[in-house]
Amino acid sequence: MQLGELEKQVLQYLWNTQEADAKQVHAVLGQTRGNSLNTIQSTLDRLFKKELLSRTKQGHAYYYRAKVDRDALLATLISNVTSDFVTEGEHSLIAAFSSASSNLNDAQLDKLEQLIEQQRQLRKGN
Amino acid sequence: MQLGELEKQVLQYLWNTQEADAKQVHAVLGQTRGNSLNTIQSTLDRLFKKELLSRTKQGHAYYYRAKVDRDALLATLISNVTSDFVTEGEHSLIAAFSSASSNLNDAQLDKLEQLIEQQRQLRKGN
DNA sequence: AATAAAAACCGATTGCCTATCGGTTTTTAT
DNA sequence: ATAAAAACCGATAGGCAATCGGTTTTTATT
Repeated sequence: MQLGELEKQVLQYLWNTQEADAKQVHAVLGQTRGNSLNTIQSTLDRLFKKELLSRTKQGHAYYYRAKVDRDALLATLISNVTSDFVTEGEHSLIAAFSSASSNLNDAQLDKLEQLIEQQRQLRKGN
Repeated sequence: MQLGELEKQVLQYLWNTQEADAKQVHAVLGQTRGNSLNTIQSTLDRLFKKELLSRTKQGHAYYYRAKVDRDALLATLISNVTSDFVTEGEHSLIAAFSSASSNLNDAQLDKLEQLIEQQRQLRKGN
């Protein structure tokens, strides 16, 4: 699943805003970018069809919400882009990390270790 | 950077084979897929232009090699696909981890921690 | 109920990129 | 010098995001 520039911006916006209709999104993104309301509408619709947004009709217009949070989307994107290269049982993140780790600074290494620990704690409960 | 199906197959092949010219690649992939040698050639060329392959002329034909290994490519792909969603100071790999960590098993968590430690050791030296 | 305003929906166009090859030029070897 | 091999060029098709104009549907107002 490929995401275009405008689609990404709309997602970002909806992660901050909870809920919005095309008009609102257009007011914020469309103005600065100079696209028409229609462009925003079809982008929202595309994201809806991609199951990244949900929508409900309130009054006259559709109100859109992010259906996946950022981290879930990241996980999906990563999986999409790596799955063809990763063999059964192997996790792409480990592979990627081993090659990219040297680009992380000390603080980031700390952070990562902290996240691992956090994950372990979560599991103890179950 | 978007990778097509054939491009991925060519990369996989070259990770196993070290080096090959268009004819060889065609012999393996082109036959089963039924494309012409020209298709393979332009795919190799596209990968070359994307800096994913290197090539040298040996005898008459170009010989191609993978310029990045699989893990490095995974890291790049992950970075490409996530960077727009990752904020300043945050590394996309960290973000990716926090989104995907629950899909890692215990052994993978161990492995990752081990890689972190290894990285730290490397730095002590400098 | 009639009509105006708003929003959704449809369809077309553009632009970008991969895949695919035919045909031409260049290179190499005999 | 010539034939064979490979590279190179250019064109076409197909997929997808972005972009909007125009039409239909829905909602609200008089």
